[in-house]
Amino acid sequence: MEHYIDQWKTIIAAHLRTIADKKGIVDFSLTLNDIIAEKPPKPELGDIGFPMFAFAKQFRLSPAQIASEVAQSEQLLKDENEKRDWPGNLKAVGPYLNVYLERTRAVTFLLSNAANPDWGSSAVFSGRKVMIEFSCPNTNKPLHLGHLRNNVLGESLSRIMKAAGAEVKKVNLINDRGVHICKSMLAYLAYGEGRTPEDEGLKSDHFVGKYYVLFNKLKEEDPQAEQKAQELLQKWEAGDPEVIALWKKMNDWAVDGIMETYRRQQVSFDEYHFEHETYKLGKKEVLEGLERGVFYRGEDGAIWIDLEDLGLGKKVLLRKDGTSIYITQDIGTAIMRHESWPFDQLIYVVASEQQYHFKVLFEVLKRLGYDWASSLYHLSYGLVNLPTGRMKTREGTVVDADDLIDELARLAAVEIAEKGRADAVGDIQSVAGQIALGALHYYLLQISPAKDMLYNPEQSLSFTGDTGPYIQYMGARASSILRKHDQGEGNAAQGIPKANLLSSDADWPLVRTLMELPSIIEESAKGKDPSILAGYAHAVASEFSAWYRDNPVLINEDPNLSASRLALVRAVKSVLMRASELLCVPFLEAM
RNA sequence: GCGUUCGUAGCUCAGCUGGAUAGAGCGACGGACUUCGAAUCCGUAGGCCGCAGGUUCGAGUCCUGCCGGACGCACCA
Repeated sequence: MEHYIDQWKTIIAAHLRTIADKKGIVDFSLTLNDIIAEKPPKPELGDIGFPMFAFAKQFRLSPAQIASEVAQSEQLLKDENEKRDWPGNLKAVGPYLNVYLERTRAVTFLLSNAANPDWGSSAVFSGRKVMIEFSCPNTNKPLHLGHLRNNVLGESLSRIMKAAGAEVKKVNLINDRGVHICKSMLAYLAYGEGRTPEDEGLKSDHFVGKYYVLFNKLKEEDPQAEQKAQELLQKWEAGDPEVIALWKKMNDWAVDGIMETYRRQQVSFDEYHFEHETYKLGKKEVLEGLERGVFYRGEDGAIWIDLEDLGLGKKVLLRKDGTSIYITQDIGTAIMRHESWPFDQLIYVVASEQQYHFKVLFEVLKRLGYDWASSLYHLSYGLVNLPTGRMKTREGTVVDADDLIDELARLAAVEIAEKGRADAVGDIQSVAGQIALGALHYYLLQISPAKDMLYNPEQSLSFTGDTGPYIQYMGARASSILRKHDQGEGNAAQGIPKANLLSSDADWPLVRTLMELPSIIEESAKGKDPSILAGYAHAVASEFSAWYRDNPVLINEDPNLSASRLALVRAVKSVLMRASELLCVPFLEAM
């Protein structure tokens, strides 16, 4: 079914064309995009508002005149309403044309569709293959708060794109080689004495991270440490069996631990790429580009690209000794990915500090002649800071991902106990864990990706306001009402839902908000911005909360009223479940 | 210095391609539990939208300059 806003845009457009004809304007062209639809500031003003300013000049009429003329001719076509999916009345209010939707039709539509668990999905991206790269951890230390933002952004965006019809492939490039991991190895050789994570009772990635930190100590004791790390890297690249064995052991520890964190965070990947397998890719491409004159060899022997014309300066693509650097690898990886799975779009979820890198990368691929280079997209997100300042490894102000989730879960468990909900929720540990994830994920997604954000531990732990737990709570309340009905409470079972019983001014704001789910999902997908959906989820929860306070659901004099309201609660639950799922906020039947 | 980006209520943030009286949440203050779970709800206070120009019928939104913050400007990743 056509979206209600689009349908009314079409109607308005037809009327505007009629006016243009009457005025004898020959070169009048109009697309639906030229018509702006907005939500009137007050509900009394209608459900959709169309400002007419834009057409005033061409028609040589005041916006108000245009509005009233359209409204009048719409009156003459009243019988058309019967044929429309979204009937309604058009009214001129000053320079605005406002639509009042026929409420019973809208309610009927909502009730018959919202129960479908797939409702809200759209087809805007259907048939499109979208690859999304995110997380991409280093294997020398555990994940921290910044990774959590990256992970949840990538996971949520993947789910949203899928809901918008795309075929999605989630990929993760594990940075498992390089001098950083050699430092952990070196420190382990110096202080590890062959111990294992089990010996020290540490999660395996934390164990590796501990030695990475210990490298700082090693540097103080051994001024040659940095150089030794480089030597170790060279041995690794030469395939020294002992070095490889150690690398593999430590790498497995790190990766195993990181995977464990993914499971806890409930994010997953369809494909893993490992840097030790990909780091040599791209060299051939760069050399071919050199032959074709896309790149040039500098006096220093390295291969360069000149991007001065774009204001991006000059950039090395391959070292003079022929070895790859970061960007060489990314060139090769992108090509390899497109060959194995010809995507229509590849989205890199990577922090904003790498904007320059991706500009260069995309330009290089374009100049190499890959037409799909224009479909590469860097979803740049801002850094996560703390109220106390920036996270710094050296200052020990990094918030560890596992520790944070533990702490949130612990506090949620305390809260459950204090509220006396222990018996009602059953498995406290499990529910507390879900609340922790809801709190964390919602907090991270609520803010537009591009912005740097402040992670306020105190506020993220707050269970009131614009938070994940609030949304979970409203979902649990809706579930609770439905559960009570299933257990035989109330008289809804004796009635049948009637759309006209849900069309009052008290119901309408909630109904209208619920109807917006499909367009919100579409908007989030197009903008690659889960925060739009997060704001919507909060609006639904908040409107539901106000509505059920004033409107008893289970028992009413008229059983039909109970049945109708119960159906609306079902729609609320369905919409909250869908939004929660897309936001990686676990839905809870009880909390 | 150059580039990118941000600057909206005490705090954290919304405000879509310019459009109707700039909105939430937190915090503050005042109310609401014999009634589907008060982790809730209702109300009040709080803003020269960084500053100054410009474009427009109309600017928080676009352009220019300035001020302030963040990030980048490696043969690191």
